[in-house]
Amino acid sequence: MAKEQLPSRSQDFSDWYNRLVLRAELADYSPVRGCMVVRPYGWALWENIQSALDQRFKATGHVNAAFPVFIPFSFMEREREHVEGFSPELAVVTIGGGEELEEPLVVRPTSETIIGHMYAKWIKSYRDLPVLINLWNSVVRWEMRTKLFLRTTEFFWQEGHTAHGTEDEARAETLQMLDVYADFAENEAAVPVIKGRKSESEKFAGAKTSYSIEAMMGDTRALQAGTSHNLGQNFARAFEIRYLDQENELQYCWTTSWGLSTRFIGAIIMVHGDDQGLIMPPRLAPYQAVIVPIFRNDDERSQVMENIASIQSQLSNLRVKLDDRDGLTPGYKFNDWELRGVPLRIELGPKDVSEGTVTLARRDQPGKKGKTVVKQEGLTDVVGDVLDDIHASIFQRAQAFLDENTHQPEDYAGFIEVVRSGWADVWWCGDSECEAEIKEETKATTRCIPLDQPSGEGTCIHCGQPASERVIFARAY
RNA sequence: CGGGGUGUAGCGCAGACCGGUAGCGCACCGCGUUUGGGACGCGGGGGUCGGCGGUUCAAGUCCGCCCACCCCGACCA
Repeated sequence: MAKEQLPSRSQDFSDWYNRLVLRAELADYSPVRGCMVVRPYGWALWENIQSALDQRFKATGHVNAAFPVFIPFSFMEREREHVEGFSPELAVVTIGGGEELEEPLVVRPTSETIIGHMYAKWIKSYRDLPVLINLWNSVVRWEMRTKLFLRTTEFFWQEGHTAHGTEDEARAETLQMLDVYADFAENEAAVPVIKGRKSESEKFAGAKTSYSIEAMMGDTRALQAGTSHNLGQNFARAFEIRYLDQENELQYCWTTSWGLSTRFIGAIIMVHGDDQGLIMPPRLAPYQAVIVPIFRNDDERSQVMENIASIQSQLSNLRVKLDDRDGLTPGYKFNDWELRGVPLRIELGPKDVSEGTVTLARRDQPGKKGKTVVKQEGLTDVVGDVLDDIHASIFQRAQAFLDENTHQPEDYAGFIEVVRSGWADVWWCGDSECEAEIKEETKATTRCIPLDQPSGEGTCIHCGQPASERVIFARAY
């Protein structure tokens, strides 16, 4: 059986990514341009992401609901910036049941408008507030250039939509959900992120202020991994979302929205993956451990399989896969599961049966380096500890990579050099034209203005004007 | 939409310049031997050569048009 090598990450990162997604059976291309099929292994990962996020949403008082895919075209036009931002990428339905529609229907690119319409209907009094609804759905944006998980015509996500009685409460909600995303990214996906505010030109179409968590991929490019928007009263005014306060005065609501998509799967792949394939973060991995049986004959087979049954019952609190496929050598299975990124492999052969051991192999330490032989007794605790350790170790590795590749250049010449292969953390004036010039000259854009700011002031890295904030510039996906 | 590339078995490719029985590796099916880091032998099955049209006795191959996908740019979670 020949080795089918992936292209190496350093040699061709993009090719490595595309082939890995296909080979690991996370997703496949669909017959429609720019659309993807999420295969069971990819969807299992998404389900674990959903569950980790959903628990956090519920814990912060949100409830789930479902809104329709179709939105009256005119709704999109109610908020000026929103329509300007989204009109180039709308899919529009003009025929239904063979008849030309009186009003075209937009396939939702996001649900702020229809949410606005419904909230206006539901909210009458301060007693109705806050409204804290989340949607798990898919949306369609007609992208010019697509890439599996990172940017597809249709993608799956959640969108939270909340309405509040005060500006402070809406701001607090926006920041709270940003924290939820950061907590999820770091503690579930082992992906270190920078929390920050978006620049004027990078903010969501229709938002007052947008925030994001930004992650560094293995090629040092940045990926916006989740966003939270303070919509101010923009949508409340456009859709007349109003309530009577305690003084019987009519007030506009303050609304927010926040989303995290299947794009995050792309982040997991590009942050943790190596030349052998995926490395799934243990808390989200579809399979946290895979058991590979080893035997030479039927006799050994039955002994090994019997032993495995007791191992499985010891590990019943974990997501464990038994690879009992016939006709494949253990070596083949080792490589196969490494490609698919299963964090921990448990090998069990005749030697282990007679000695009451199993052989553990950590995915974050490829090859024989990551192997240890441990007693079957007490395996539950050992496996739990190893999985925690893998989480910590891949997080630290990613954090170190982020730190090593984030630089503080002193002048623009240094800046140009830095953003070729990393992030620049610099003083910036905040001016959109200055930002556009930097993008034109270096392909780097503002990723975010970190919430965590040093004290003091400086001068803009590009135009030299006074600057009060430091900003992350990077080439982005 | 501009620039580049690719379409031949499920996947990866050769064949094309020079027209003449459609091939190779992997995967798949059967039998046997194997199995602690991508096993081996033998025997099989599988193709409107992206589509349409043209040239020719004859087209995967030459000519024209079209389509799809990928990569690089402009737009974006």
